[in-house]
Amino acid sequence: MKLATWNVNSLNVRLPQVLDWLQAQAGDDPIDVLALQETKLTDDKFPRAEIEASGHHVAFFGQKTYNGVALISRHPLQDVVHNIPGFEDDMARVISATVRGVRVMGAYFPNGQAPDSDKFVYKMRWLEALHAHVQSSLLHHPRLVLMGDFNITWDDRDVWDPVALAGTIHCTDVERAHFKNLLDLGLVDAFRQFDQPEKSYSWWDYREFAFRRNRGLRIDHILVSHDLRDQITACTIDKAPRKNERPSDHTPVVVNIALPIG
DNA sequence: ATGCCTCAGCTCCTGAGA
Repeated sequence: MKLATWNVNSLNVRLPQVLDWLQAQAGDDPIDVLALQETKLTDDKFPRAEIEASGHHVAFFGQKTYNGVALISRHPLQDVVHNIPGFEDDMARVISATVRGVRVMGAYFPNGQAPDSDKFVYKMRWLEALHAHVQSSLLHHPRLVLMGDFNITWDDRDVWDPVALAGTIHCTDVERAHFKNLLDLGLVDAFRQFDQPEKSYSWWDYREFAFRRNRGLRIDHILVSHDLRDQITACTIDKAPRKNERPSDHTPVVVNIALPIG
């Protein structure tokens, strides 16, 4: 089973790149489920027909201008849930579904803007609610994958300049403590289960030639539950789409899990 | 200096992203 996450920063702009990328991954090891973030589309404007025409199932949950999430799958998406049950939220940030017995959660974590901002307070509340939701989901779904744009770096290896950016948004101790709380539920960061190139990032600012200079952050993650961790066979960041014309500022992260999917 | 890109929308500027 091959899963991927990609913050597309507007599906309206990036739909051709998403379809091209899925097509390029096809062959003998295609993507089974792709989680998208920042679709920035209300549900009535979601390109369902184009995605279904590519041979995929799709579930989506969006809003105007900001946020918006979707799951694109080669297999049926069962028991779709929007956002975090019981957590009042007017932003479309989470979409979950069961695919071939695996609970797949795609999430767009709040950015937080700055550690002293109201948006950071919301980010902390949201992270607490997510933790409780993942904890209860694991009771029913021991095979679970949580992936998306976390807007948190795990440690200094995920930061192009950890000295200059120490304590700034995405790099604060309190954000990383929330990340650790998720791992303490028995999840593992699939990317760090393997040796990886130094300075591996998933996001680069559009400005100042950040991608060309590899000044980035690793903020897009795939967490895999204990019951599946021994079956993870690979986890990679695919930098190719960041080189496209009009790229998203994020690039896909991909995990392979050795599961018979029929 | 709070910008440098990019995107959406109450579109010729602003807010937000990270």
